[in-house]
Amino acid sequence: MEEYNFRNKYLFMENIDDTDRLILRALQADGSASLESISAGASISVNTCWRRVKRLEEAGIVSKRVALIDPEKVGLAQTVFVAIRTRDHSAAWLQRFSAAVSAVPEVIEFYRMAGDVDYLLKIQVGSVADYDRVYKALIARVDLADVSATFAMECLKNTTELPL
Amino acid sequence: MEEYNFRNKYLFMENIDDTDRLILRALQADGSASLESISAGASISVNTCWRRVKRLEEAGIVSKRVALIDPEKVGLAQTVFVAIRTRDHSAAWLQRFSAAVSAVPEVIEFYRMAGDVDYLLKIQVGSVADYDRVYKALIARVDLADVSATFAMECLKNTTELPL
DNA sequence: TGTGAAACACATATCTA
DNA sequence: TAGATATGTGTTTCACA
Repeated sequence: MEEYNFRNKYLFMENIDDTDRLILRALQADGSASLESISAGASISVNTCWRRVKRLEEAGIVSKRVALIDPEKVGLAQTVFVAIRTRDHSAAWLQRFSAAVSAVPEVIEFYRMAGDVDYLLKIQVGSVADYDRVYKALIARVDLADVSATFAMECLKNTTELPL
Repeated sequence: MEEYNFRNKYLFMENIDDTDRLILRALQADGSASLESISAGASISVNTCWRRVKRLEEAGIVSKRVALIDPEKVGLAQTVFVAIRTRDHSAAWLQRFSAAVSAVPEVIEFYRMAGDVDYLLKIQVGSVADYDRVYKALIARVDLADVSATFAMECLKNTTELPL
C-alpha cells in the first residue's frame, strides 16, 4: 500500500514536464494572466497551452484559482501560531477535534505535527483581544491539554507560490 | 504616528461595506467566478459589481489573483516549521538576514515573532532529505544561533480565505 | 498541433432614477 | 451613487483539418 502510493506519486510527477512547470509558475504568480501571455512564456501555441492548463486543472494539480486579500487592509493583520499538546485520545475524539478546529474560519492552517507539539494552528485575527475570543471558542468546543500561543510581530514573507 | 495609522486603518475598514464583503468572500473562494455570478450573489447589477471589484483591486484590498497548486501532486507535500533564535544583532545584520531568508523559494512564510522564538519559517519541500538541503543553504548564507525544525505529519486544513 | 469561428466575459460610455 | 442599456474588445472554448 505504502509502495503503491509512492509509485502513484511518481507517476504524477512524470506527467509534469518542463513546459508544464513553466505554465504552473506563471499561473502561481498571476492567476489572471491570459493564455496568450502564458503560451508566449512557455514557447507554445495558445491552443496547446489551453489544453495543458485544462489538463492541469482536471488532474487537480491546479487545485483552485483564488483572489488573495491583504490582511492589513481588512483589519486582520494579526497572525497567531498556536501549539497544542493533547493527552492520549481515542480515534473518535481526534475526529471530533479535527472537525471542530477546521470549522473555525479564523483557523487558516492546521497541522498534525511530529515531535513535542501534537498540533499546530495558524490563526488570522485583527488583534490579540480578537484571538482571545477565538481561543475561548476553541476550548469551548474541545477540551485541550496544553495550548500555547505565539504572536507574529511582523510578516517578512507570505507567498502561495510553491518552489517548482 | 501610531494613532494616525489606526485612523488610517479604520478609514479603510469604513470603506468596505457588507456588499464588498460578499464580493470579497466570493473572490476568495473562487477567483475564476464571473462578474455575473458574483453580482447575483451580492444582489447588485453586473455593472456595479464590476465597479466595486475594480475599486477593491485598485485599493490593494484584493492584492492579487493566483492559481493554487496541490503540493502533493507536485511532490512538495512536506511542510516544515523552523523556529530561529538569534543573538543580539545589528540592524544591518537583520536586514541581510531577512533578505537572504526571503530569497529562498522553499521558504513560503517568514515571521518575526514575539516571545521566546525570534523568527518562524514555514518551509515547503518534498522530503526530510530535501529540507536538509534547504537548511544547509540557509546556514551557509547567514550565521544563526539556534535553529529547530518541526515536521508536519498531516495537513488538516490550509486555506487562503480570510475570515471576513 | 494548428486554424478559425462562435460563445462568452470584460471594460467602458452614456443615460436615467 | 447605483442601475439599465449598448457596444467594442479581448479571451476562452471547441470542432475540424
